[in-house]
Amino acid sequence: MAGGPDAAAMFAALGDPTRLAVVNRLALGEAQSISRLTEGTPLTRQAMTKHLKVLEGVGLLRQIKVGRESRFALDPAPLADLTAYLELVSRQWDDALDRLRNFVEEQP
Amino acid sequence: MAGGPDAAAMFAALGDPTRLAVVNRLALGEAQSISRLTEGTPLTRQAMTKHLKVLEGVGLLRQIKVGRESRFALDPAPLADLTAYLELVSRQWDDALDRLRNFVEEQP
DNA sequence: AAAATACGCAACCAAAAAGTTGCACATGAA
DNA sequence: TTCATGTGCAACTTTTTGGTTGCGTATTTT
Repeated sequence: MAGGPDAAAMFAALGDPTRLAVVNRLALGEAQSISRLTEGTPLTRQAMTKHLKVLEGVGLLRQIKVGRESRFALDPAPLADLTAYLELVSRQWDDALDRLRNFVEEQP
Repeated sequence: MAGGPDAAAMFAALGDPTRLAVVNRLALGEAQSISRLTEGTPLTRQAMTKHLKVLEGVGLLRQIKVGRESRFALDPAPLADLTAYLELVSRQWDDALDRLRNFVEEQP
């Protein structure tokens, strides 16, 4: 399918500035704890926890418990699915444009 | 910038099943009127109008008035921006994984 | 001209999302 | 053991969002 399990849900998960910032931070590679991810934001830890649950819920993050802390890391596979979907849509539209142009040029 | 003007807003715009379906329909190439886009959905015309405004607001759609009707068409450029952004994040993470693996292998 | 089609705008509603506070519990450090 | 750190869970408040209804206006069509 185009976009895997639920493309809309994944886009919605990325469609929040806080969550997109988290994805950017975790894209650097290191799994980070909730408290660490909360630092530097105006949010409470609980608010951040909710955002992380949303991202985990659509498969974009994975949770790993280490001692007393709970670390989250990015899962790049779903992102690849979204990329493929956007490429498909973009290509479909470009093709349609080409067909339209050819049709117009065929008019005498 | 990663994702152009406002990547989060664009993801949010795509993060609704109705709007994602509209994007899919318009990806086929033909600009369609509001009434036409409303057909086959359980929504009212006004609800569809709001969704179209959201998509237009982030630059994903363009509005063209033809006679008494108002047609919407897809603009593929922003989609290309999002694709590039997702590819960047995905690549960053893969690179981080590579670095981590190399580091681990260097341990005696 | 009259009727039907296609919209736009504004007010209003209800459900979901974002965020907070309060409290209990587990783990690490002193 | 005692104290500090890091979480999880639940109830509650506040915005935002998705959706509707009602009404007025511009085009077609007949």
